[in-house]
Order: sequence, then C-alpha cells, then structure tokens
Amino acid sequence: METKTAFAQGQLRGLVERIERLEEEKKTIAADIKEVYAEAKANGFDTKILRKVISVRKKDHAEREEEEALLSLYMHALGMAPDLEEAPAAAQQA
Amino acid sequence: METKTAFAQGQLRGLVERIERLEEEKKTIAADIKEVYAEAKANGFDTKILRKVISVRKKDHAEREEEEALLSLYMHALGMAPDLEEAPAAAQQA
Amino acid sequence: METKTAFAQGQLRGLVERIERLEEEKKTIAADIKEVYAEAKANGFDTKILRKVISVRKKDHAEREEEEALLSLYMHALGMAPDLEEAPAAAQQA
Amino acid sequence: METKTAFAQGQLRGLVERIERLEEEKKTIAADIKEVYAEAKANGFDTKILRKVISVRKKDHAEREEEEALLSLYMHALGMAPDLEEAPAAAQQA
DNA sequence: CACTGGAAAATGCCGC
DNA sequence: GCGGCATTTTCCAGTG
Repeated sequence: METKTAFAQGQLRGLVERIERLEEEKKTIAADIKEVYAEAKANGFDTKILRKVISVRKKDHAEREEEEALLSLYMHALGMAPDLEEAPAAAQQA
Repeated sequence: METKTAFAQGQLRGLVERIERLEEEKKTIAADIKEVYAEAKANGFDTKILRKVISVRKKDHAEREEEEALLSLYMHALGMAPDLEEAPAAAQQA
Repeated sequence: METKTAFAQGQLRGLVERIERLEEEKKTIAADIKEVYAEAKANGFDTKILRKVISVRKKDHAEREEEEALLSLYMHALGMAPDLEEAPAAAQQA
Repeated sequence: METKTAFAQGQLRGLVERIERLEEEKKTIAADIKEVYAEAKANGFDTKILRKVISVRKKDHAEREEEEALLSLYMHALGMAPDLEEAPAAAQQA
C-alpha cells in the first residue's frame, strides 16, 4: 500500500522540518545570550560571576515554584481553589 | 562615588533581566521541541530514530561549514587570500 | 555499628586513590602530547594546522563508528539481529 | 627538491602517529576513571559527592604546590638551597 | 594578558 | 529508577 508509506513520509518530513526550525530558533537565542554576556564583559562585568548570579537566581526560582506547587497540592487536597495565574488584577510593583 | 555604583547596579539589573528573558524563551522552545517529539511518537514514529535523523542532518550541515573553514585555513597557511564572499567579479592572478 | 562505617571509609579511600592515580597518568600523557607539539613546532611545522589534521582524522574515525552505530540502530528498528560480532557459528532462527 | 618534502612528510606522519597514540592512551585512562566511578556507585557511593571530594583534594594539592613554589622562590632569593625532591630519607607517615 | 576555541566535566533527558 | 546519551557549561591551553 503505497499511500500509507507516502503519507508517513510526508508526515516525517513535516516533523523534521518543524524540529529543525525550532532548533534553529533555539540556536539564535543561545547566540543572543552569548552576545549579552559579551556586552557585559565589554562593560567591565566579570562574566563568571554574572553567570553565578543567574544560576543562583534560577535555583531560587525553582525552589519558589516548588513551594508554590506544594502549596497548590495542599490546597487541592483541602478542596480549595489554587493556581490563580496572574493574580486578580491589582498592581505589580516589587 | 555613589552614582557610579548605582549606574553599575542598574546596568547589571538590565543585563540579568535580558539574560533571564532569553533563557525563558529558550526553555519555551525546548518544550516545543519536546512536544513535537511526543506528537511524532503518538503517530507511531520511533523517536530514537527520529532523533538520529535530526542529528545526522545537523552533522552534515556542520561538516559542510567545517570544510569551508578548513579550506580557508589552508589558503591562509599558503599565503593566499581567502574568504572573498561572493567574490565581486574581477580576476585573481597569482 | 562501627565496622560498617570503617569499611566504607577504607573503600572510599581506595576509590579516591585509584582515581587520583589515574588522573595523574592522564595528566602525564597530556604533557607528553604537549611535548610532541613543541617538537613539531621546533621542526618547523605549523602547530595550528597539525592540530587541525589531528582533529579532522579524529572526526573521520568518529564518523565511521557513527555509521556503524546508525546501521545497527536501523537493524534494531527493523527487528533484525545486528552486531553479531564475528558471529560465533551456530544458527539464529527467528 | 623532492627529498626534503619527502622527509617532512615522513616526519609529519611520525608526529601524527605519536600524537594519536597518546590520545588513544588518554582516552583509555578516561574510560578507566569512568569505570571506577561506576564501581563506586555500585557500592552505594554518591558519585556527585565523590567527584567533589576529588576536586577539593585537587585544589588542595594545587595550593600546596603553589605554596611550595613560593617558598622555593623565597629560598632562592635568599641564596638557600631549595627543592630537594624526595626529601632525604626519613620516614613518611602522615 | 586578554580572547578565542577546543577539551573535559557536569547536568538533564530519554528510553528501558 | 537507572544507565546511557546528548546537551550544556566550565575550564584551560594556545594565540595575537
């Protein structure tokens, strides 16, 4: 049955193209990041430390999210509404 | 001198935010890629092979670029002008 | 229970020593390689190109292996027995 | 003049072979190290921590050597004999 | 002596 | 849940 194979081929082609397209974007962004670090260095910042800063903050975020997830879990367990994304109006000004 | 430090702080903040923003985007794209693979699997494709296909194609591209770079290196080593992008017509007589 | 801990300590010590010994050897070899490059340079070879030669050859080897791995992967995917290293006689009946 | 070129070629070949031989050895040792880590894990050790141990000790050694080098430098500056490798007999028992 | 590029190490991800 | 693999990050040597 030729059509089935042909269909699969077309599908495969589509998948490959989508993935390659996305990877291309990812690569572009990675390059952008590299550029920002270069700019930082040009402005006298120590990139090694800068990277540390980023990674520490990332870890903090992860912890925070974990805590929130945990909280959400508890709320669920208690039958209360959780997870109101983008909290109900109001201002944002840390 | 406070102003200088303050300036550096503002600059640092900006850099950190830009990087974090970009990393966020990168993460999103990575998730998209994952999704495509999931979709592929759902349609009966062997993701392991699909990944291999992608990686082989990537390698091929890299190889082409590598060859050009290599040629350029040799040209340099031989004292010949390389890398005339889209050589602007005209002759090159040794 | 002291003995168990003591045992673990001894074991740990052994592992650390073995690793450190191996890393030492590795370091020595790296130094040897450096020496060979120095000798090459002293004999008028362009080390940059020499390095390139080495890396290209390495890549070629890797490619060969990659092809075999790829073939093996396909064979697996097709449900065929692969990788019968110097097939040890005897039959293989599906 | 053919002979000169031929000689260079032979020399180049020799260099390449020596380097490749050494890199092969290095690779083997790296594999050995990996094996030791695997064995450690099989015996219930946390490889991540084990790696940390190794790296800390390495840093310690480096510092120690630096200190010794510095000491040696001072000794030299003072016209005193430095660097008696393998200290003169006596026991070693930390 | 700072920068670039390549090797090594560490991390995360996927399939079993 | 683990082991292997791919990617990413870190480190270091060579170069200008």
